[in-house]
Parts: sequence; C-alpha cells; structure tokens
Amino acid sequence: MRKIDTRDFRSATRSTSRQINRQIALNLVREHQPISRAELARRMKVGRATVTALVNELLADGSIYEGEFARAPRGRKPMMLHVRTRDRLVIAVDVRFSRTYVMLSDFSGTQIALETFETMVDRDTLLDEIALRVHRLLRAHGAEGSCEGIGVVIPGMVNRESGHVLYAPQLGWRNVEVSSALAERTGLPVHIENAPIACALAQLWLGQRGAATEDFVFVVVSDGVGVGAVVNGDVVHGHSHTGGEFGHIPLVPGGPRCLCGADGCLEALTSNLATIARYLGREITSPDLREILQGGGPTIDDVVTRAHGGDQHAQEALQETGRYLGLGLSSIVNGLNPAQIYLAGEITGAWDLIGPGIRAEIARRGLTPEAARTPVIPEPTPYPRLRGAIALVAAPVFAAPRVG
Amino acid sequence: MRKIDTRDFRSATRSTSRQINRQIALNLVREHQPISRAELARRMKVGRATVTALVNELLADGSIYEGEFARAPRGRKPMMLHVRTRDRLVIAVDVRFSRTYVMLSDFSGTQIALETFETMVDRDTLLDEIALRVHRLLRAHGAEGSCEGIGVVIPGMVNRESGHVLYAPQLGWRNVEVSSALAERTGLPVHIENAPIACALAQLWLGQRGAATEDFVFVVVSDGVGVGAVVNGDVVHGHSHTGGEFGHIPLVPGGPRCLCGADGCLEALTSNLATIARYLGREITSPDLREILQGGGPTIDDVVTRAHGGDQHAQEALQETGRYLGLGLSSIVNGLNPAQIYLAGEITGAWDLIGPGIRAEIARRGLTPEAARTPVIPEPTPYPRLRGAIALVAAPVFAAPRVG
DNA sequence: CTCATTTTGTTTACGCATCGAATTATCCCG
DNA sequence: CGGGATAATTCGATGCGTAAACAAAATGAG
Repeated sequence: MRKIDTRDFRSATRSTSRQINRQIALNLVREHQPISRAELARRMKVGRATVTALVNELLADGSIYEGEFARAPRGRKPMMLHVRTRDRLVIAVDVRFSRTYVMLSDFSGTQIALETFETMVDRDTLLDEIALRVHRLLRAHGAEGSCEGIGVVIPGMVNRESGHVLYAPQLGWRNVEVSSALAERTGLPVHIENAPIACALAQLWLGQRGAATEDFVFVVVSDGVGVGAVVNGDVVHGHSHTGGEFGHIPLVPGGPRCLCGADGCLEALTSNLATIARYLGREITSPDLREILQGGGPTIDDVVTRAHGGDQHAQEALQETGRYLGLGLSSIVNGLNPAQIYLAGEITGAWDLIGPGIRAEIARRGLTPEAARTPVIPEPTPYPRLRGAIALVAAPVFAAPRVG
Repeated sequence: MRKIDTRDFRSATRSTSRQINRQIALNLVREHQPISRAELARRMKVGRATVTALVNELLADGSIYEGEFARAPRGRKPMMLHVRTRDRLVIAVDVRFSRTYVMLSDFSGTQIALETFETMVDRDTLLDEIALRVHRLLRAHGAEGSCEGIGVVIPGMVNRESGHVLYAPQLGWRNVEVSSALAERTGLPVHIENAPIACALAQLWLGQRGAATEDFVFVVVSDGVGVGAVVNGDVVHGHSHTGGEFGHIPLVPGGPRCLCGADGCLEALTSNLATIARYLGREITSPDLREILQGGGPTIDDVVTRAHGGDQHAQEALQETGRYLGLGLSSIVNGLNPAQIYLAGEITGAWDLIGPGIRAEIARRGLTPEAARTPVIPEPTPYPRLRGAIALVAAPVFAAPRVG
C-alpha cells in the first residue's frame, strides 16, 4: 500500500499498460525459460493476442529469442522463448582496500575474464587504469559493441543517482565523483553502488529461483561489515544514501574503537581485522597490531585454516566473532524481520565455528518462533561483490516500470 | 527499481492506466485543495480531456465534490474541487494495557467523539464491549450508514492480512483472531495493525504536507518501545509480521531483563517502566517495583512533572533515558538512514531533558554529517495511536494501485 | 454595448492497448 | 487422411490517453 508522492509521480500514458505487461512477460520468460507464448498467456491471465504483441516487441529489440519447438503430448508444438544473455556483456568492477577486480561477464553472471591489480587511492590514476583494462578486455574478446555497461561497487557510501562516493573510509574518499568520470573514459554507461547493497541486488536478480524473497538482507564481513537490505522487494538506500550501515550499530557501549570514530560498533567486534586482533590477543586499536599485520602477520584465511587445523585460540576467536555477529544480526531480525540472512565473507569458511553462535543469539532474542528461526545462510558464491556489480547493469533491464 | 514478483503480480488491463491516473488525481486534489481541473491537468502533465473524465469518475463515486467558483485575473472562473472527508466517518480503536479508547472521527482525522473503558484481557468480552460502543456511537451521531470501517491498533505484532494478533505481551495474547470477529459483531470492515506501524502510516497519510518523506520512522515510547518504519514510501512489516521491533535490539549486553525474555533490550532501558524504575533506584526486574507501582507509585507523568519541579533524581532518570534512546536510535540512523525520526510518548513532555541526550548520541555515531544531523522531532499529536487507527481505514482509499 | 482576448472545461477524431471470438497452423493418433 | 487438440495469429470491439477543435465564461479596450 504505497503512497503516491505528489512531488514526484508519473501519470499513466497510453503505453503504460504495455510497458508493465512487457516487463512482466520478460520476467516470466527469465524465470521459466524455456516457455511458450501460450504458457505465458496462461500465467499472465491475459489473452494470447496480447502475448503475441508483447513477444513480438521483445523479439524485435533483442530482449528474448525463439529457441526450438518443444515436444507436446497433443496438439501443435509450442515455440519456446528464452531471454538473451550470452551475447549481452557487462564489465564488473570491485574496488577494495588492497586490490581492484575487473571482470568481463555476460548478463546471466557467467564469468568470461577476470583481472586484478593493486588499488591506487588517487581517483584519476585508478580510473585511468580501469578504463585501460576495460578497453583491453573488450578488444580481446571482440566485444566492443555488445557491452551494455559498467557496474562499479565501492566499500563505502554512494549516491547512486549522482554517481558520487560520499564516504569510503578504506579509500579515504569523500565526495568523489566516479560515474561520469569513468563513463567519459570508456564511452559506456556506468552504475555505481555500495558493495553490500549491490550484493543484495545480485541476490534479488541473479540468485537462484526462490532464493530471494521480498524481505531479506545480505551481510558482507570483510575489512568492514556492511549490509544490503531488501524491504518490500526494494533495496534500502536511505534518505541520504547511508542506509544499510548496520556495521556501525552500537553493540558494546565503551567497546573497542571503530574506524568510524565511535566505540563498540558491530564492525569493530566482527570485521576480519577484529577477529585477527582477537586471535592475537590484541586490542583492535593497538598500534602494534598494524605493525604485525604489515609485517606479514596472519590473514583472516590463516586464522580460518589454523582453526581447522586445531588451533584453539583461532577457534575461540572465530566463535566469539560468531556470537557478536549473532547479537548484531538479532537487531536486524527484530527491526526488519527478513525472511533470510545471507552471509558472505572469508569467515564463512569456518561456518562450523561461527554458525552455531549466530543461530544461538538469534534464537535467544527472536520475538516469535518464526523470527527466532530466521535462516542464516552462508553464501558460497565466489565473487559476491562482482556479482553485485553485474546486477547493477542487468537489473534495470528487468525492473518494474515506475508508475504512480 | 522494484523487481516484479513472478509468483504474485498483476498484469495491466485496459483500465489500469485509468486506475493509476485516478489515484494520482485524487491525491493531488487532497494535497492542493481547492484545485481546478485545469491546474490538475498541468500538474499531471496530461490533457484537460483526460482530467475531465477522471474528475467525472471521482465525482460520481463521491470521492471528491465541486465547491465554489474561484476568482481569476483573466478568463473563465475555474470550478474548485475538494476531497470529501467531513461526512466519511471512521471508528478508531486503541487497545492498551490498562485502557481501551474508542473514537468516532472523520476521514481527515477530526475527532467527533471519544470514549474510554478499562481493557479486558479476554478477547470476546473486549470485542463485545467495543461492538456495543461502536453501535451506540454511530446511532448517537446518526451515522450508521456513513461509517466506512473500523481501525484497531494493538500493542503487539499483528498479521495485517489475516487479522490475527500474533503476540501481544501486554495483553497476554498469542495468535488471537480479531478482524473478522469484530467485523461480524459490527457489520463493518475492520483493519488491524501494530500501534507504532499505524502511527507511521498516520504520519504518512494524515501528517502535515511535507512532514512525511519516503523514508522516516515513528518511535513510540510508552509501556513498551515500538517503531513504525517507512522505507521507500512503504511501511515495513517484515516477512513474518514482526518488523519494526527495534525496542528489542540489544543495547547493553547483560543489561536489565526485558519482558521479551532477553537482556539489555532498548525497551528495558527506555520504556516508561524503565524510567520510573531508574527514578526509584530499582531494578526494572525487581519484585518490589511492581508492588510500588500497583500501590499508587509514581507514573511517568509524575516523573516528568517532578523533573520540571526541580527533582534532580527525576531529571537524571529522564536524561539517562534520553541517552539510551539516542544510542538505540543511532542504530536506526545507521541502518535505515531515515530523513526524520518522530518520537511520541509521555516522555516528550520533558523534551528539554531527553532531547539533548538523543541528539548527542546520534551526532556522535552518525556516519556522515547529514546522518549525524537526522532531525528527531517530538510528536505533539494528542492521540497518535488513534490517528494511526484512522489511517488504517483512510489510507487504502488513497493508496497507489498495485501494478507489476 | 461590442468584440477581441484569455482561460476553463467539453467534445470529437484518432492511436494504442487489452480482450474475446474466429481463424489458421501444426501436431498426434487412429 | 480425417478428426481432435493445442499453439499462434488475425480481426473487430472496446477502453483510454492525446491533440485539436469547440463551447463557455470571464476581462478589458474601444
């Protein structure tokens, strides 16, 4: 039951009905392919005449294609329809603290090529390098014409519409314009988004059928802790583009100081850095921790493998991370009541150690039996952020038209 | 950018465009009345011919009415349009721990009559009493034909569609059906909702023009602490109808035990009971606190007046409530990034004492300057819950049609 | 008063969309 | 090879936005 925003609405024109049904048909083909026109008409509960017109339009602009005739027990064989994804390419870019990833992929999320290089914190140097690699990748795969856009995910807060990075602590960026700067360098449309929000988008648009519901969250634990939240089928951006920063909710008043300046944030207790610090018996803020890490100290993957190898300190450090994560996620369970919580990050490699703690805290603090049972699902996708970057380009093609 | 739910969608028919534009026109009249057809056409950016047809439909079903001719500097005088609200009545019911409120109101939220009685915890006894008073109220005001529905708000979790109360700790209700039971007794359509969510709805639909944006939250501090959240212009219900229970996010691990069974919940630190307990120097869980309160101990209003009278203990108790509230609200600021936070409850009477603490915590923990400045607005509406109950009946009339 | 001008609101012809029925195109099977 | 069944298209009817023409009602200059 949405309210019409009288300061920003769209009146229906004579083609509005067509736009709506066009997108419905496209999405039905996407989720049920291969599918015939007759089956589409039945599912949409519209006449076959309408479907014929819709399909002809979708065929004309290359959104879908006709495949083969299917076998049928009786009657004329139906012509099956598919969405075109293989020859629609996307460049996905994941800018992280240490390294930047550039991937060439198709619309379905299938990887075609992947490159990595060390992240430069200067914007122009970084964008030049990205643009160089984009051109090289497209030329190498003879795909200069068929790339439909670039998706960029950033570890920080992003104004999606304007294409600015508002604040990315790990890069030291504040109010940095990215979209049009990269678009000029590459001649391609650029979409930019906060990494966890993009991951949630990917779950919504590229996830298994039935994986994503109208309400879920995607939690990314890495250098920081970020959340992409989907409420009523729509991603949460917030009023000033800082929604989803559940990594900075207060968990332990007077607890360890966080990069954001406050104390006792969920992130300061459960980020990879926090887990490593706990393993080493150091304060996350202590100056010698930085030295240890820069001097070849253990990575989070090391901690996970040592825990599997029987290192009790590592096991305990991960278990405590799990308990704190569960405490933080219980805030999300009670506040947003998602159907599922997806969890990505290196620590999911030690799911046997962190999973029970998470579940226990959610079970303890959930208000109803259903909420207490909210499933927490470790996400095994190899590159969730890059998948998010792909979704940035692919999602608008399939999204419902704005009306009202 | 919403995704089409392929398991539950609505294809557009020939009349979909008309439905959309009809609701847009209705909302524009609502927010800009009195307004002429020509002005409507300009705002909607459609031809005057379309507006004529739309207005004729709205006039025919009594949604709007023609008022007077307006003065114009040149040309033909425009006929002004208004939405019909005065003779469209609503019954609003607010079931609280101690008392139940039944109000007769019109569609605009103007109070016509108000009654109160002591809440009975047995469902059937309570509903019988409500039905009796509804009949009496409508007969007394000769309004038996023009009442369009009953809105009921409950201090607990509600399944809006099925009309069940899932869990209301203060009433001791679990899985209690209300909607159809009351509808049978009164012959009127019944809408039921969680109280804070209804308050947010009211802010969205009955608030001052410009008061409500697409993203805000409405926080109610009383016997419990509840939140109604609006994200992307839509209320947050959650997957199993327990969204908005930010009152039960963990704030102080190992803190005071909450009614919900967990420890250190925001509610256990900032509900009226928590503030009174703090004032009395008691644990919120201590058995003698209940005795004191049942034996005529101070109410929250008493604490507020004593604080204004110079009682330092009362002042400190309220200030600490403010600081904890601020800490809890900072989770909402970082997680949902609302444009505003509305705060209702008796403690807003001591805004000079609690306001600064709230603002300070949000300023301390906000991630960007904009988020740190998130306005926290004490809501002075006399009966926010009853206003919410009215909105339950009024909102569907003005809501955008579901498409896609 | 008369008449041009301006603005509001309605009417009309038309284009685009859904909708239902009729039609055509294929298939399977006996 | 013909009959039944299913798929897909075609065609006329109808709903609705759109643009232009038109009618209605006011103002103001001559």
